[in-house]
Amino acid sequence: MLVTQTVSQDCSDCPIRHRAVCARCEPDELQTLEEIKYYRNFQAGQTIIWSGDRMDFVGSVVSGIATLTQTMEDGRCQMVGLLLPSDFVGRPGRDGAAYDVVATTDVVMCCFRKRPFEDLMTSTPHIAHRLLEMTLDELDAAREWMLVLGRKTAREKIASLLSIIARRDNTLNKRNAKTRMVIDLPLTREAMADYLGLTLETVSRQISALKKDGVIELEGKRHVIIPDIRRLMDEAGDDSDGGFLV
Amino acid sequence: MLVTQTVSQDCSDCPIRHRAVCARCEPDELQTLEEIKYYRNFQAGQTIIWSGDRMDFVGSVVSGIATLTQTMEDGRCQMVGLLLPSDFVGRPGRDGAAYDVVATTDVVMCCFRKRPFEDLMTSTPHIAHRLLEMTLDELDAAREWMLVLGRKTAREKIASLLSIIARRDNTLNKRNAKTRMVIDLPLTREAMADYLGLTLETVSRQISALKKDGVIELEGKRHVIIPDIRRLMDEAGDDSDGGFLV
DNA sequence: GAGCCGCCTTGACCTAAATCAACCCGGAAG
DNA sequence: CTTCCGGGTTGATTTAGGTCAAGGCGGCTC
Repeated sequence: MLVTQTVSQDCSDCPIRHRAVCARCEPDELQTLEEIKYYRNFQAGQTIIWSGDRMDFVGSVVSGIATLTQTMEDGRCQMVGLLLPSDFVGRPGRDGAAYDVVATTDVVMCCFRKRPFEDLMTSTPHIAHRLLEMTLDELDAAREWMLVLGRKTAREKIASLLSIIARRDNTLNKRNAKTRMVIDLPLTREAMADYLGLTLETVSRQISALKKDGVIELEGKRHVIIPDIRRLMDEAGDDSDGGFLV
Repeated sequence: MLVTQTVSQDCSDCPIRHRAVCARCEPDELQTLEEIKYYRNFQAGQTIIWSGDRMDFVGSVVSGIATLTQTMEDGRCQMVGLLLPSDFVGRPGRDGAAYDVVATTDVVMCCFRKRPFEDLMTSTPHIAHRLLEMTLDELDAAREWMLVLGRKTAREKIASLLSIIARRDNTLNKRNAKTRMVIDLPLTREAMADYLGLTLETVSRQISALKKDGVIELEGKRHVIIPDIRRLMDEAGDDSDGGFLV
């Protein structure tokens, strides 16, 4: 694919303007950011950052999906982060990357060289504040994920993953489905397995099982219809106490 | 136990002064903190915060050890955080607690009412900055933990936990052992199981196995001698690439 | 259209860890 | 001193999920 995507250069009509690190910035602060930012495109499958490499930029996912993974010498692999549009990549104050970042779909990133960004962080508290907020959210997500990894059955794991994705792109697209929902899985079976600490065979089997039991419907491999989100969340084993569906 | 511990009221000689949220504070900022702080004692086994409860304070663990846990309706339980001295408890900007916080040993906490603390955070960037730094560290730890939960064998999990504890109280006490180390397990077998997503029987068996194989020695149930830290880290399956032992 | 390749599914079998159950040990209470 | 109890160990058995292996399906290239 040789198409170089053209992306808006103007922060004010950026699709992630109100969710990314820059969300809280005032017009003048945005102006400063605008001066040091640059866009980079990555193709599906391409590695954006190699674990251990020196990182000299940080940035936000503008469009597309990327994963954060950790791999052991013998090849065992665990996904530790799923990066959707507006998510932040990189750690100010650290030089080396701790994880591989891989583009799952084509990805556009809004990047800042690390040093100038760090300087900005100390001078404009709005950025630091938003980054703290986002990091706390990610920590919460990581902890929910730990419960999934440590204590849930394979079936519950799959149901949890589907709910998480459904919830995420519900908020992202500001839809507000009450029961029926449709999602496009952005992940291969293998990537789901790496997310959930399973093998791809088990993922496949459990998806089939959920389909057989009418919890989900499939159209092709990736297109999932959720007739009743409550039912799915029930299968996920989460405290469905009332349930904020946001 | 009816002894009310007397704790230093003076920040300047606080044992966690240089590691907690206040680490970066200037004397005048410390002064402000000093005015709103108060200490609370908790006994071993006592629940400090109940998940779902309204939280009106945040604070730092001064001494002792506490755990962050998540429990499913059917009783399955996953630890999602291990709080050592200097670790921060609570989430500024959120009202309800997301996890149970339980004192594993007797615990002393340095508390701040949430509202004044939040105000302070916006006015003194040093606190916000340090909190960001600490949150990023916790996120890294959570991600390392996710690899443990998702992809490691029971034996590797135990070895990982022991290395983590060894490393942690190495840095905490500024020791710098090269190979031989001694640690006191702050956790019961059950708590270790909840940490690692195992059953307590499996924990017990794997500890016995590591002992039989000479990777560790036991003195009583909780006192562990690690003759060779390298060997242990090897068993943990971590990239022992050179290995920063700090 | 034939063949190939990446992704996915399904089946047969195996194994690591869970479950169930008995018992041990050391300290506190009576 | 005896009893009790919480925490820990160890053994026998079961099972969820992993491993190995054989296809299936849809899109691409030649």
